[in-house]
Amino acid sequence: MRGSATVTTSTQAPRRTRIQVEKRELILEAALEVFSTNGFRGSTIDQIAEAAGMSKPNLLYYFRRKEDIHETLMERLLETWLAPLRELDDIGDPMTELRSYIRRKLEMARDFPRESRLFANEILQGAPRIMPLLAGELKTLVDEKAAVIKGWMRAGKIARTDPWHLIFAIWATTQHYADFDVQVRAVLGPNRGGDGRFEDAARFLEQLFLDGLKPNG
Amino acid sequence: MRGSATVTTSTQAPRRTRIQVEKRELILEAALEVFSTNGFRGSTIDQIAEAAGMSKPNLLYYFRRKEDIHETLMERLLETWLAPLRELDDIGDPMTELRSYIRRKLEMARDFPRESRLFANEILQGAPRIMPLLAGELKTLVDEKAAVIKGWMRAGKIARTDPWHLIFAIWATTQHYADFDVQVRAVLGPNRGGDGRFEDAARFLEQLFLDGLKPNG
DNA sequence: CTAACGTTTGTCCAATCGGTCAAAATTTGC
DNA sequence: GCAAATTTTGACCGATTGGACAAACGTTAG
Repeated sequence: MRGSATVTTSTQAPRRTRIQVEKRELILEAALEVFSTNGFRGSTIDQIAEAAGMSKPNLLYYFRRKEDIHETLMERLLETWLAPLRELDDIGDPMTELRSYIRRKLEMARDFPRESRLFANEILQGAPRIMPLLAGELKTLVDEKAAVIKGWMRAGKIARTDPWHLIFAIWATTQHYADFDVQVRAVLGPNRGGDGRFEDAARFLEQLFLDGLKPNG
Repeated sequence: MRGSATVTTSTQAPRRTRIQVEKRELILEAALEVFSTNGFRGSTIDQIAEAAGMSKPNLLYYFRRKEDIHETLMERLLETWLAPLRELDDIGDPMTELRSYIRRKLEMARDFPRESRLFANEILQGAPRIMPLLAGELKTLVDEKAAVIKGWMRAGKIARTDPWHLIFAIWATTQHYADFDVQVRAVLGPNRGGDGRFEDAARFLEQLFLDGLKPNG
């Protein structure tokens, strides 16, 4: 599982020239921008091609179908997206572990909002392309971490609650600052909606989760 | 403000026949279904027409442009969507008020998931059609309720935090169960992902928010 | 230099899109 | 029952879409 990180799902990784590697990267970057703001069906190959600075037929030389771009994007995304949860570890203080998980997820919402929105778009539409991954790899990972959290509860290190819904709550509150960024900024206004909003959010979330999880609060 | 509920934004409400009222309702219901799962650009008039059981030209007799359907839908949506927050009142126990707000929002996620997803879709794409409403009416409402919550904090009724981010957290956690429903069910699996998942979520959220907000926890 | 290979482009296509229009069918007011 | 108004339909249109394709262009190894 750990050694086969960069392997595509079904086929062997084809040999690629220098130009292919560079151009494919360029396309994926452009596609991330376009897909994350318009959704899959709302995005056109022309838009992506223009954002990547090349013609449509040229783009189609590197990715034969529009769906291939999206698929490649989603594969990469999931890997980095779940990394923080993977790092949630049994060693170390539970409270500290949870706090740093929340912080890391919030940092990802701040630094990779497009990735978050791309993912949100996919889920919103019923996850037609990644459903197997959700019910498979993702569920396995979450169940595993839920067991870790349950251990902490049994040991009296944190309050007893539902670990699955706790993970959902962390996902929801942190990703909210990427997915609903427009709304957040509009509601906070020009003053409080500036760059400091993520620090405010971090402070708030820490208080919400940790005080709420204190054993025998 | 209160008496002019069914008035469209700019024009006078046109006189409508019985058939027009019925068919428009039918179309809006079908459009909610289609838009909420495919997004605006991802949905076609044909899809909506078929879901409404009529031909495309017939649908266009009732709504002249695709955008008109979406606009009408969004206007209605916002009204009902913000109702729970409007009801958040200064009279009554703060903890009880917040708890019932959370419960009500979660019930809306359960009973009106399509409305939630339609809204999420719009925000995700940068809220091109409702931006003025966010920065205007919505911001005003949230600021108003944030002031109420701040009063509770000053009175020592709840812990001191950022009221705006508190409201965001409530939105995020509750709407998560509508917008990310596929993921929630996939992760919870067949057993825990059944109908009981909303009761589990309600229990968890109550514990998370109320314990986290207890004065001098 | 040149042949083989990799890259780029212009042109084209069928399908689908949002929307129009006139004519046919139906409902309504009297 | 009948004329006027409303509703429904089929045929059609221009624009856009994802994608194919062959020819032109560039690069590189021998």
